[in-house]
Amino acid sequence: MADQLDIGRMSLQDSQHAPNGFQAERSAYIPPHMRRQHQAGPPPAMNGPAPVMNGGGAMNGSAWGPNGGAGGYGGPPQQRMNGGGNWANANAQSFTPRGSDAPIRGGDGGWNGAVPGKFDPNAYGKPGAGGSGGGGSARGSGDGQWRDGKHVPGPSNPRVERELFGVPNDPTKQQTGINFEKYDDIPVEASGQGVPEPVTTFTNPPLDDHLIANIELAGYKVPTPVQKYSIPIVMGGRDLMACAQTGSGKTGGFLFPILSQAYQTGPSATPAAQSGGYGYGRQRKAYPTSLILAPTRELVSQIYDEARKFAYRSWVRPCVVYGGADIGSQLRQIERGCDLLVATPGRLVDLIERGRISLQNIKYLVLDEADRMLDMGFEPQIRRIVEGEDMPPTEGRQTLMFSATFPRDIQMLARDFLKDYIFLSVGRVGSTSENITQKVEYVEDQDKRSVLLDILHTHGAGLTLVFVETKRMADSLSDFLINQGFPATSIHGDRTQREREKALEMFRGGRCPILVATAVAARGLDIPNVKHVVNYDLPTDIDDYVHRIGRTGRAGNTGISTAFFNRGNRGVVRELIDLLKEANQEVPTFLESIAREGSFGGGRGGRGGGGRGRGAGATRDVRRYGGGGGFGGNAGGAGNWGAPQGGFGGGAGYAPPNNYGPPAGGFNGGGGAGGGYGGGGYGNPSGPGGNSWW
DNA sequence: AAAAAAT
Repeated sequence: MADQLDIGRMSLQDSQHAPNGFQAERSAYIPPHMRRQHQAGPPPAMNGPAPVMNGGGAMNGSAWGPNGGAGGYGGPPQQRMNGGGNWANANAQSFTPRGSDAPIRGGDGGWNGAVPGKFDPNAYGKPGAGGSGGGGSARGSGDGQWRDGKHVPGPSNPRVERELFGVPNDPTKQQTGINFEKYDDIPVEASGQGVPEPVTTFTNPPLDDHLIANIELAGYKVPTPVQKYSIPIVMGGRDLMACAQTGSGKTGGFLFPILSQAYQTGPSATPAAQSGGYGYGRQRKAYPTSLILAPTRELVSQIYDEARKFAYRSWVRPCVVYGGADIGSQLRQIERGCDLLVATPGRLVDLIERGRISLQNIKYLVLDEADRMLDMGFEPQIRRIVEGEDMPPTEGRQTLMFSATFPRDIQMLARDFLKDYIFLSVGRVGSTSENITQKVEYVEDQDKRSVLLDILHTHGAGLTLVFVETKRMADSLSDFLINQGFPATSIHGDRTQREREKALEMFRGGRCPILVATAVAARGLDIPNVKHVVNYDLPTDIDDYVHRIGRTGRAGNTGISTAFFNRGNRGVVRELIDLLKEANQEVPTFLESIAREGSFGGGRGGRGGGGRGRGAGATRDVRRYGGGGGFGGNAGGAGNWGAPQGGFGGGAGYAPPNNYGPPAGGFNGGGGAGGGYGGGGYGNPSGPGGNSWW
């Protein structure tokens, strides 16, 4: 089946590219400033077919003009489906690359029905969901409407419901085994001006009833600690900087308040309508009101799945775009209506360049795993998206940033993207908590395989995630395990998107309870019930270690982590020891001795000495601590974890204090220079090795 | 040094 899909997709692309590519390209690469001025005026080719629109040829006429001509798209939907041959097929097959989208893909009839509505500014992509028959089901989760200033949820659909929420007690769909008592132990600290009281339940007010209904369907009973805070913060119109990991429920933390507001206030008029030119079929551009950016395809995929649940039967239509998948199908998905967009930065920039997405209607911007995105070099794309296109300025939108760590570069982003924000620090699920039992074993490289086999034999039950450093190693190790009779699979960046998704699915579902992974899976993936994380190869960046072990012991569950350590890893020995101590874990004696023997000894502290703001409780509101001696003392005193806000040291150097807003009187506040920083803790303690990082 | 991400 997979192969067939691929073939179908290929032929679609080929057939499109010849006739269509040229036009599309030309309209696509108008410079942004030009586009903004006349976005209501699409290229001529798009206008032509407009009249056909109502005749049912809508979509084709408008968006795919050239193709329509070639393929005979003028006819009514039904005919088109038939006559359209490969079109219909291709649509059905490759609509989105993800298995869980079956209903959308399957609903070709609905696609036709849904399209014309897309171009009606009032309906805002909600073409009488119920009314247009197939349209309703095809739309998957978002088939309600906004009518006469009221939210009219669509009818319930058992099939979609089952797909989104699973059958009751299905362990692969339901969040099972969450230990809510431990969950509540996760400490949350909120700071900033006017922090609202946290909520304690999913109730109205402040949440919308329809959202609450979906939350119930999803089986969530009580808000997680992040959600308790984020819901009133976001609903109160405030910006948010939250240090939290995925397992803490932060996806709900931003989806709940955003969707709740959307259900209560409805869509905003599209700019196209305002500028008067919202003609039929001329508008191929989508104007999402919420944008969620995340670093990896798997992560956006995961967020999108959540969004579909909570947008079920609502007027809000979630969409997902990411690289490595057929862009044509994503374009069509967007054209059917796009209110909440989940995207990886690269693909989003691409779509913006093609003039298919405008950000000028954005009310909510969410940056998820912001530290990860910067690590992966996305800063230019992110800045372009947020500052270089048509996104409303900070005052005109609400911005929420989530990050597991809070190093300097993230602070810079926060400074530039957020306004008078509330800072939320959620106790890490990983390093400090004792949910995870961390073990470190001395294992030479050549012994790793057999030690791993031992582990797998003894800790048979439960999902085991094995991290390696290279893609090649991921392949060879999973081959080895399979040859040894273990149900293993692998995930890394050289595998196709399909293989990656399949591997994850097999792992999640327990059919392949051993997953060998590279860094691609290190952060953000929320896989419930991972029992054991094995660091077959230790990462050179201790942050990665923290993230990796954070794949287990999630949401209050307990987990085990085993790391294979040998002299090749002595670069992280110091930090590893500190981390273990911080988390009240046993520190093997060989670690201590290796730490002593190294010529850098503790000096390795480049990072250890306070390198970055990661680590255990290393997430503090810099606006508060950034000034003054408090911080400095901290940096010095706490030693390794000291300068959580790390790089801050440069302090004086960088912060235009005024941008920081009132709360702390600025980033540098009084203190940066005041020695808290520059002198004491930071800049230099890094000493010899400190170099590299910034 | 490796990985990820737009093509």
